[in-house]
Amino acid sequence: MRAPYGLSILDNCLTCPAREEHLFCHLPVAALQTLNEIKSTAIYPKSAMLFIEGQLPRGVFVLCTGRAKLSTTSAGGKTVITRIAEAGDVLGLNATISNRPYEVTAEMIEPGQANFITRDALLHFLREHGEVAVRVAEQLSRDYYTVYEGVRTLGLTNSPSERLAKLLLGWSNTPRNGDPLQVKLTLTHEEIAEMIGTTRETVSRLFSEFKKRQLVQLKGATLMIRNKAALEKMVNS
Amino acid sequence: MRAPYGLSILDNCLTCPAREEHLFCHLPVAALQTLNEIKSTAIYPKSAMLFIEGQLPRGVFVLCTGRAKLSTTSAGGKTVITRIAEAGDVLGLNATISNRPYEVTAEMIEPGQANFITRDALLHFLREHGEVAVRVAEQLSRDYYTVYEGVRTLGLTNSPSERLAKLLLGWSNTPRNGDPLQVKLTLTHEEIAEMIGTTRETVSRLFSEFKKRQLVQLKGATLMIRNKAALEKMVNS
DNA sequence: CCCTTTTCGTGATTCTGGTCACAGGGTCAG
DNA sequence: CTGACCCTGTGACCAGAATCACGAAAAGGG
Repeated sequence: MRAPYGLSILDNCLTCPAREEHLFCHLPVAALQTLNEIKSTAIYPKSAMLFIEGQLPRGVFVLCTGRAKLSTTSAGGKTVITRIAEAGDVLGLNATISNRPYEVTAEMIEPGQANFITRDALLHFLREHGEVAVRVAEQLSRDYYTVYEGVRTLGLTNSPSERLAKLLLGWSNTPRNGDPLQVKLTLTHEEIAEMIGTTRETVSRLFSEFKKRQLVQLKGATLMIRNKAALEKMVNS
Repeated sequence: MRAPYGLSILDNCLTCPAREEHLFCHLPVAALQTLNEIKSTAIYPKSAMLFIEGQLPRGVFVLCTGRAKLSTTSAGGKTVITRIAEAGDVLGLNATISNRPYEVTAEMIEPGQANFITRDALLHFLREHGEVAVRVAEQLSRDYYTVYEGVRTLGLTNSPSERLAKLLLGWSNTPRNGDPLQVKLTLTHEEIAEMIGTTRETVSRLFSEFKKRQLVQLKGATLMIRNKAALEKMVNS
């Protein structure tokens, strides 16, 4: 039975950018049908929390539209953003599979829509459709890799400038915008700081410095990369 | 057919410390038998490399005895140790499942024995025994969590002292030694530095400082935690 | 057991980036 | 339009860690 409102998972997969790795795309029709029955769709405003670090895992969210930031906070109040999730991403899978509390907080940074699948329904679904378990393993593997990259960024670079350069280059490679040398800046300096493990002030200063050194150029909220080679050189120094 | 030398996976699981989460333990007999047929066992000396960052994934290693350090290195030569693997741990699973190059280097830090399973054999095995795929997902989830903890350590703490305290407390919680307040130091200061993202000299100085402040006491290679409360206070400050 | 190699301890020096402080600019609601 | 609020830019200051540089201590190998 098709959900009466919004995009179904099926629809979403048909319309979403061709990312074959998506957890629930390209499945047998029978599995997709079951999925449509066990999922529920909701729309979330900006700043909505899908789940919060430490909560018992209720289930997984599949982002249809909008973006969410995944972050974790220390007792001292310091925060790290581990990932910016986009349409198609599966959130909370690790906690749900291992039945441990959500290890991060997922907060919408722009309004969007997400499908929710409860833990029980997901586990039951996986038992019924063994082929999907492999998809889950692959998705976990990708999530692992993302966090692993975070360790490399935080552990192998000694200067914030290096990390900012790395972040910008990473953004310029994502095919979100036509021109690979243009990046739409949708995060605040504060959030960028939380991604690269530094302070807001330092991010501000770094942008100033990068502009002065002609590495980048800022037009409104669009960042243009003027000297990609120089940025790359900063990264693997 | 049982391998003629050393411990088989079956033996190993029967004799290894009761860790139910081990990937290949507590499986149906049929699956275990197949495993014994597809695995090969070898003994590695200290400093032997099981695999190296960037290599195409040949398969997974299951450590039977000994320990290995997993590390990754930047172009600039800086190194981070992401994990110290012990008996029972599965190494290279992520790379093997996702068919991406090994993301870390695995080097034995004490002599030991490991079972190797080629990628092809493993994938075939997983297709035959669907229930093991769930185990793989669980293992990947644990690996994810380990690296995630690394991000928290590197990203949420601002001082090396905090990170060292966290590391020592983590060691004191592993049940490798009888008394939870005694830790056998088996890593060099250099390696400890690579685990907490600082320099060798800083680690030396921190140990001196901790001793002077009566937080710990050193007897040969055994570290005794004198003031656990104070260390814990440093961590979640 | 001696000699080589690795690991450890510690001083002196430099300098980056965190912290505090404040002012200007944008945005949004009423 | 206007205030409240959040985001940005920049200056001044300084603690804390990286770096360099040694010599001492320990481990390992023949």
